[in-house]
Amino acid sequence: MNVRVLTDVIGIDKEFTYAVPEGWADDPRFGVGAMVRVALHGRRVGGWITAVDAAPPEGVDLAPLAKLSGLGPDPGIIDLSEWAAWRWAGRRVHFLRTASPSRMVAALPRSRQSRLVPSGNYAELFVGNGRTLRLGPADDPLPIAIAAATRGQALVLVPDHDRADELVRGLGRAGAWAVRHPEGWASAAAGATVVGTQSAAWVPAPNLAAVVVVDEHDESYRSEAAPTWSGRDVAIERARRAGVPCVLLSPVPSLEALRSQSLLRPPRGAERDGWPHVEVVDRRSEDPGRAGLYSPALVNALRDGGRMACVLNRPGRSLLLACRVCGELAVCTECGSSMRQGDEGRLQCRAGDHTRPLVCADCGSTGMKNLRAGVKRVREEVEALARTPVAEVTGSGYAGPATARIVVGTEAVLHLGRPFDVVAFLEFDQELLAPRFRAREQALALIARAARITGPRTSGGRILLQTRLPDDPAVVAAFRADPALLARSERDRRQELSLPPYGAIAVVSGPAAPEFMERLGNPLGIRIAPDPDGQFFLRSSDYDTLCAALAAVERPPGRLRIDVDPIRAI
DNA sequence: CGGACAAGCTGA
DNA sequence: CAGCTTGTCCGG
Repeated sequence: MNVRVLTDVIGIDKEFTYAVPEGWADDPRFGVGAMVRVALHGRRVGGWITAVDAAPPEGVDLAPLAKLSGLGPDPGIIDLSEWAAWRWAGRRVHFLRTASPSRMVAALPRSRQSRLVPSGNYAELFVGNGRTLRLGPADDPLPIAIAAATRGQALVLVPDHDRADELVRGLGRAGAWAVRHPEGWASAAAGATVVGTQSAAWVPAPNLAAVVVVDEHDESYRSEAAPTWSGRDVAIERARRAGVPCVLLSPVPSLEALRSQSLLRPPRGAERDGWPHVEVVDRRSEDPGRAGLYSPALVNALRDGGRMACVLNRPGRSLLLACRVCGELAVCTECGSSMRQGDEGRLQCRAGDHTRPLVCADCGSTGMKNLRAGVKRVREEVEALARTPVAEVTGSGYAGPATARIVVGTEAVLHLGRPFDVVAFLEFDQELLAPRFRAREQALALIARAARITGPRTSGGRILLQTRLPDDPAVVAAFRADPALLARSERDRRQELSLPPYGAIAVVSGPAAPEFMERLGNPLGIRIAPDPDGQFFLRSSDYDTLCAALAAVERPPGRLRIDVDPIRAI
C-alpha cells in the first residue's frame, strides 16, 4: 500500500509517494491527515498523509514511511488547506502546521456529554448559513456561544486569549464540554466545543454543528505574515463546507459580513444605551502641535477624579533613538534632523521622508534604545496637568503605579483588562487618516474597543474624541452610537472605488516579484499597477478571478510575498 | 528547506 | 590540483 505525503518543509510544497510498512495501516492513527516522518533526499522530515492507496509513480523506488508520529488534521481540513492555499496564494504547509496539534497526539480522549438543555434561545441566528448580529460593544457573547454549543459541537472564535478563557469558563459553568484551543486540540478532535483565536479555525471538529465568530471585524483574525489568511474567513468557509450555520457577532460589523449575511440588530434605543457617551472635542481652532493635545475638556476630565485612559497612537514607536553601543543619536544622514522608529521598523526622518535601516550611522550597531517613546513625554505632561501619578502603557509593557487612576499609552491601554470611566483619544485623526482603506472602519472599531472598558452610558461610560474632523462618518457614527451610519458611507465609497468587499486586491513584493509578474502576464480581469518600491498592485472585481490568476502562475524561486487582501496597502 | 553535486576560485 | 566557496538542482 502507498500513501501520498506532503512534507513539512517550506519551499518544497510537493507531495511524494511512500510505501506503508506492513501492519501500519491497522494503527488507529493511520489515515489521511496523519502526521508522519519520511526520508527525503538524505534527511528525515515531517509530513502529512494527504491520500491513501495512491498510484505509485513510474520508475521510482518507493521508500517506506519512517515513522507514524501521531494524529493530525482530519481529511476535511486537508481539503480546506487546499482551498486556503488558493484563496491566499500561499502554501498548504503553512495551514497544515496551524491545523496540527502542538504536541503529538497518540489517541483521542474519551468523549463527554454536554449537559446543556436545548432551548429556542437565539434560534433566529442559526437559520440557514447563519446571521450577522450587531450587538452593543460591552455585550457578553456567552449566551450566543451557549446557544451554539446547545446545537452540538461548536467552534467559537475570539480575538484574544483573555476572551477565550472567559468563554470557556462560561460555557463550562453552563454545562458544556468546552475546551480552549490549542491545548484542547485532542478533545476537539473527540467532539468537544472549542474556543480559540484565529488558529482555532483549523481545529478538527468531527461533529461540527455551529460556528460563532466573536468580534468578527477584529483585525487580529488576520495573519500579518504571508499567507495573509483570516481566521474569520476560514471559519466561514468551514461552516459552509460542513453545511452548518456561521454566526458573526460584532458591535461594528465589517462590510464583508454585511454583504454576505443578513443583519440582525437590537432595537435602536437598546443599542444606543449599550454605547458610552461620546464627546467630540473639535480641535480645529487650536494650534497644531503639543498644546493641541490637551483641550479644556480633556483637562477637566483629568482632574475630575475618575479612572481615565488616554490613548495616543503615535505612528512609530519612538520619537528619539540612540545607539546602545556608542550612544550616538539617530540623526538623518540626508538632512540632519532627528529620526524616529517608523512602522516598518526602519528609522524615519522627522523632517523629510528619508528612511534608513535601524542601524547606528556611526558604529554600525543594530542595537538602538528609545530615548523618548512618543507616549513617554505625554505621560509626564498629563501627570503635571492631572496632579496625580500617571502610569504608562505601550506594546512593551506597563510602567508606573499599578493602581494609577490615570493611564496614558498606545492602544495597548485598551487591552489592560481593567475598567475605566473615561477613555480619551488624544489624536483621533491619526486613526481616521491612517493610509489604509479600512482606516475608518478600524477607527470605529477602536472606539468600540474603548466602549468595552468604559461600559455603556447608562452606567456612566464616557469617551472623549479630540479631532479636527468632527464630521467624519466614523466620528458621527460613534457620537450617535449608530454603526450603520459609517457602514452606509463606507459602502458607497468602497463600491465606487471597487475596494473590498466590492473588489479584490493583492500585493506582490520581494526580490522574486518581477519574475512572478513576468510569468503572470496580463490575465483578463486583472489590473496591474507597479509601484516605485518594486511592489505590484493587483486588482480585480472578485477573489475568484484574482486567485485563479495567481494560482495559474508557477512560483519562481527566490523570496516572494503575495499579500491577498492586504491590511495596510491603499 | 537543505543535501548533493558541479563549477569556480585560490594558493602552493 | 587539493581544498574550499558558491550556485543550481531537486527530492519518492
